[in-house]
Amino acid sequence: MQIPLTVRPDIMAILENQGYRSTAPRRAIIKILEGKREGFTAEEIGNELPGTGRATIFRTIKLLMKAGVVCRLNLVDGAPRYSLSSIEHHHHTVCVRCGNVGEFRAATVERLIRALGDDIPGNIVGHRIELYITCDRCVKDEGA
Amino acid sequence: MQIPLTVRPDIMAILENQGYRSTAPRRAIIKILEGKREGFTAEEIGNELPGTGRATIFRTIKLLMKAGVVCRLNLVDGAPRYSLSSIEHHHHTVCVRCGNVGEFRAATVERLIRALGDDIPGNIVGHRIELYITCDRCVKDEGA
DNA sequence: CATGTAATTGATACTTACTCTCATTAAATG
DNA sequence: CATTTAATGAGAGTAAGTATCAATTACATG
Repeated sequence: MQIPLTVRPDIMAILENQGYRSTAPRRAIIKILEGKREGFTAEEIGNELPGTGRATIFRTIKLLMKAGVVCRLNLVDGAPRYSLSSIEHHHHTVCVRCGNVGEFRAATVERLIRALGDDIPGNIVGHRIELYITCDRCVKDEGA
Repeated sequence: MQIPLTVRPDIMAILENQGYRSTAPRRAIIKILEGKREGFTAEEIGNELPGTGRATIFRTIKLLMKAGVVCRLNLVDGAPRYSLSSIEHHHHTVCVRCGNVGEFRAATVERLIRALGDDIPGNIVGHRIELYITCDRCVKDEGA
């Protein structure tokens, strides 16, 4: 059920196929994201690319979300965190201690959501599931 | 499965039992929340209470969240919305058009989450599920 | 490969959703 | 009703983003 985070091959190519240009800032941002297997914040990216404007960071993240290769998730307090997604539809685990993000997918979840539709007044158009965990590493490190 | 939104009796009493004082701003905020069965924003509350400081609105909402009577949820874009919760553990439906919030609870969801624990590397400490819908009213109004 | 043009960028100002500080005010308690 | 401690409001500050706009750059085209 837990998915090994294999990064998809050429993210810039995905954007180009959608008519977007291959620019230096975009390539730089994508390169950094590919190294971050456990989620990231916009600020983090900005810090690693001091020459790049804040707006461009946000614009690019937004673009990548539209392209389906990055998704946004919320920490318990609502703080945003982004994550490169290797697969189409999935959900996230977020460590409440270190913030690391993992992906998982479970067919049962999707079936359940669909079944829920019968009891909900309206049409289900999407869903979001976040599993808050203390990850193995944090458990080991601090003993919780 | 869908829960009629019966508001719990005396919210101020819950806070007092936890050692917090019954103040005019708190009573005013709670009174307004009790009228809002479909979610609200901090700004909305502020607008209805021009005499009350912004900080107090946020502090009170936070307090009510700690007390378990209000919960925060996120719209698709991450924008925050709050909702008075009538029952202990539940999840939310949010209309992507009008933002109205509903509650639901499903034992199957909880069982599923627990089962997922076996496949996740770490300890599950919480979860959040948001069902994005177009609510009946919006479907009728705009035909979607 | 020069070039026109449309997309993209960076700077900057603005917005939203908060949090922090701190002096003033008001609850509760004896 | 005096004390004391919590709570408030004002205001400044922060984090996460969006809007504007002139300058730059990508890229199709000749």
